[in-house]
Amino acid sequence: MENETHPTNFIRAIIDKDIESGKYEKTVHTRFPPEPNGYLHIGHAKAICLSYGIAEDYNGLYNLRFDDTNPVKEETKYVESIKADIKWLGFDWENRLYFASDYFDTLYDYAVKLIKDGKAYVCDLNAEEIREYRGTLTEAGKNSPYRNRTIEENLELFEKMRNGQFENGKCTLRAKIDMASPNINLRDPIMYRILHTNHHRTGDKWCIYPSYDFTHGQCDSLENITHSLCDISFENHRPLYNWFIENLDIFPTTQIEFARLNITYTIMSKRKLRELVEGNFVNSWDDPRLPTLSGLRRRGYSPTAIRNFCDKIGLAKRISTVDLALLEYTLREDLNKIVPRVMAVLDPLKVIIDNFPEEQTDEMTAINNPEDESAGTRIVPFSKILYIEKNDFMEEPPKKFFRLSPGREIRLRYAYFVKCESVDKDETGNITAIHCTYDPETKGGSAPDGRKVKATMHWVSAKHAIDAEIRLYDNLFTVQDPAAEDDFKDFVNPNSLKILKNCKLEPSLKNAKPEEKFQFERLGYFCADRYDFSSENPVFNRTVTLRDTWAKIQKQQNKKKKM
RNA sequence: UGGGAUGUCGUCUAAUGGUAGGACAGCGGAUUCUGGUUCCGUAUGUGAGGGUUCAACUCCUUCCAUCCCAGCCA
Repeated sequence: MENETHPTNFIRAIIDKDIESGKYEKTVHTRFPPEPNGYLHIGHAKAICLSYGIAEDYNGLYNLRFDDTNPVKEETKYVESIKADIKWLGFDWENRLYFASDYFDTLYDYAVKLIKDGKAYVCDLNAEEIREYRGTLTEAGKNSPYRNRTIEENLELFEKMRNGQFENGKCTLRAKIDMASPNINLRDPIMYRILHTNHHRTGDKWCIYPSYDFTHGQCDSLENITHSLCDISFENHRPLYNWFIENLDIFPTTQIEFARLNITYTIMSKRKLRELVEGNFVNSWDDPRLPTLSGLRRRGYSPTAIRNFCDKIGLAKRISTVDLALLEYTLREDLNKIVPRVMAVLDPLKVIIDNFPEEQTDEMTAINNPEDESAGTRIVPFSKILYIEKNDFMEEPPKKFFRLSPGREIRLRYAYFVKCESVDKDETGNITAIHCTYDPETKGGSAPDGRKVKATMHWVSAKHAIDAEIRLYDNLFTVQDPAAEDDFKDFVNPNSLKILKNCKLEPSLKNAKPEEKFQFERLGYFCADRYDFSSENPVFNRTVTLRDTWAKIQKQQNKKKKM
């Protein structure tokens, strides 16, 4: 069942076999089960694209189900952000939105059934005692002294737990499995705990809540999920989920585990992301430096790029770390095709065209997207005083520097060939402006005499320019694997955000809208900030730079200098 | 040290007994009104040892390394 867009993988191979063997009567049915206690990140996107992509490809169905079994940590605002992020990614769960809390009554009945079957008991051990009785990795645990309570007693006590007759922590409901199991998850795991806490959906209806382990598998089962795809950390739990399925005699979901996504120079743990947000290392959950979906969205990533990336990284069980460069490649690959080009100067240097008439404005025709002819053209005004990028001029150019320098002629894109004649400096020797002459014969950017020029540079007409704030983002961390450090927060990149205030944009950008994406030619891809952009106060985020071979050459040259 | 899992170019992933392939990154070149894009070329890998076989990434075996599990978190 392979198709062109999604490469096959070991999970698809298992599903193919299950289909062939007729394991399930119905079609493939998957789910994505987030806990509403934080924002989704690109690692979740991998899981979503996998589960939902498979359902789509096999003409199956997929559910969205919130695993909301811990009211202490969960909030409705996270439910909303998660739904919005998944929709933005481009998936639609239609009417199949569920909550684990929808099943609290059923789960309670399941628990009662296990008690009645003598397979669960109320245990009065406190947290510390439970830990002691559990044993260690190498030693078996020992049975709780409450393990052999009668069914009637257990039923009565569980009822009392539910009725709020015990305070938090007084007792738990446990599955009676095997305290000597080498798999610690099978050593009489906790099914219910007492939490006198209001739940974001069920309010004060319950004061006991099922544990994740007593919830997840049964929810899958209740929703007739055929293939439940999850993180390898749940591999050790699978025998427990199967125990519940067998002893409850419910629909047998197949759980398959895969390795979660890691990317260099970032972190992918909700807990750590929360630390960054709450510790003000970043501004919010949707800070463009974060790998959260809302952060990437604000940064200017397209859903297509993220989905393509999820296809490209493949799928396996081994723990791995994908090179950030692959994400950026996938991003550029998409934006290159769809995004209009525009000229903007981030670090302006004034250029005076000495032989250009004072009051004259020429209208230059510029191509909007060389990759997409249907994007058409636009007019860009040219006049006597321009801005170019400061680093496009060097008074003493090193080898391989093709851009402007004294005496050298270059092309101003879509405009004229200009030649640098002189340089203005202030008392301290800083360059304040440069003087050029232009060749009127080269209007549009080509010379009738066929002479060539080594560089084409972007520019903006001073009197037509729009002022803008531009936010330059770089990796959030200075090390490839911040999670491996003692404290990842020590490695937050102090230069992960640089705010430029005095940027000059070509006037067509007047009409930009929040979230609109552009390529600033020769610089990178930029996105009008989703929240802070307005036409009075334009703010753009740099999504990613263009590949920059000149920067690479410079690096090599600097290295040589040092050696 | 019990149990579970995983080891293939620098990175991510294919090859399920029959030529170790792809992508990214790297390097070299061509084209280009973006040092962008595109195109072409190129180096690098099966954790280690032993065994079975005409043939082993694949099967057997002994090691080694890494990750997960001792929450009333998910």
